[in-house]
Amino acid sequence: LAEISDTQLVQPPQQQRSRKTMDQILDAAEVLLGEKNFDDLSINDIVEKAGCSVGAFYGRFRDKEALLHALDERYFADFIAEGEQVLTLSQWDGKSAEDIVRAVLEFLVTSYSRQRGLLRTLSLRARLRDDARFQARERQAWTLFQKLQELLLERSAEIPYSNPEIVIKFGFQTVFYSLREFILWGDMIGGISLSPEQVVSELTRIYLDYLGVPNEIQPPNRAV
Amino acid sequence: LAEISDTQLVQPPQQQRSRKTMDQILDAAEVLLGEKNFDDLSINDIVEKAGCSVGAFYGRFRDKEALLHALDERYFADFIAEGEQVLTLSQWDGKSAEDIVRAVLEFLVTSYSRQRGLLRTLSLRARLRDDARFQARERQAWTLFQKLQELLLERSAEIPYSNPEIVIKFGFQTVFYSLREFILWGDMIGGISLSPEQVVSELTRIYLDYLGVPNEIQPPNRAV
DNA sequence: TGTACATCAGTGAACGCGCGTTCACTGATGTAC
DNA sequence: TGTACATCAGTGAACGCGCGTTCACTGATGTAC
Repeated sequence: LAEISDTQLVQPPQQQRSRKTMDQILDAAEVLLGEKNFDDLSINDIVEKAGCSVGAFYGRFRDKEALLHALDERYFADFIAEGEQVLTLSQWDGKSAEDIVRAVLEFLVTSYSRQRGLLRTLSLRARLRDDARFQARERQAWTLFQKLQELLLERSAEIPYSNPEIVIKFGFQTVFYSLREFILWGDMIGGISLSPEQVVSELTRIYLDYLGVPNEIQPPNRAV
Repeated sequence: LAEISDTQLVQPPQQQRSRKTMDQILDAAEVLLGEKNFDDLSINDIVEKAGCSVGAFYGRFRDKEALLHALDERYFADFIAEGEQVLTLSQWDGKSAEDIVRAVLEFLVTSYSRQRGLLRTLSLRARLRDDARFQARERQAWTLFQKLQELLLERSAEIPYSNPEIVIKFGFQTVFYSLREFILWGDMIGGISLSPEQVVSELTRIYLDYLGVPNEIQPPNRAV
């Protein structure tokens, strides 16, 4: 399990029971964020669900904001670890660009769907406050993209443009942006609704078509 | 100039001077939203900039939220009007899908750039509160898309898929989502930075490639 | 094995701050005769 | 043209509510001798 950096905490847990309390607070908040915005969650809501007192909360976390940072760290550590596994360079030898892109998008959809509530809050937070740390963490996720870029560049013979790097980047960004919108906010903003698998398929095709890489992915016949 | 629906107001302005006060409040808030979030704006900030008192504010608007709704209405009325002009069906006779798509995306980029602050706030709002009206207004913008869809369907001979409607929809949504991210939040979330013109060009190409419509748009040689 | 002491952990009532909102009052505008 | 009255518009100090945070206190755990 991921460790939380000390700067967020009043004091790192010294005993098992306080470790347990802290985890219960983190878990409770994570669940509640599936239902409510962070701002609409009171400390009381959280500690009630966690089964401890307000004082216990402040025994662990400097303030309410620190809780969110802790959740952020916990999620991103897992995210990066899983992502690096998916993108381990060697395992993709001999595979096509299509395979790689699809795997990355599948990973993103899975990870974002699983922690939808938390990620909604975090992405709102990065936009609301100018807390550099949230933005930094969001940028950190882009380092993952570096590996994807490497893999695609190795296959740039398939890409009929003089500057493959720029289309690889812009294409990924476009696809990533809309993937995030589809998964995190797709239900609120109207428009077409496709299943997660269809979204992955279509975004893969969008990316490959844009890169100029031939593929045989067929669009769905109807929406869900 | 757009009228604000009465439901937001304590009373519609009866005299010129109150009309003026109201406009000054709206204008002041619009400017301030370019610098701050709505939540970080106090009524005092707004009335100070508008040059009136707190009481004058509440003489016009039911509450703080009503101000945002009024701004929303004012913006969207203009947006829809301009958008319908761009998409007037007749004027596109004989023009290619590429011309149409590019014009629509240019319009979106221009409109969103001009009111970046307000639109940031509105899109956050639609996600934060579950105020159905913001979401409804956001959906309303999709009606514009209906016209684009018509125009593209007329040209579906160019689209080599059995179900052109679904790719037209999904493609537009993807392109629109990422356009909005690029314009409203592009500076915060890292990644590549292209000029607005380049974004329009690339997104046009992404859309056309995805639709399977041949085009000769060339990617940029370098980012800005 | 027992005792004394330090530190950790947890409790929950009370505090306090910020900001949206109210309200008693003054002044401006319009209208009827 | 003047007067009386109703309504509109605007003022800004004071209020009040919600919720994050504090703090005085109790209990648990660990350690030294």
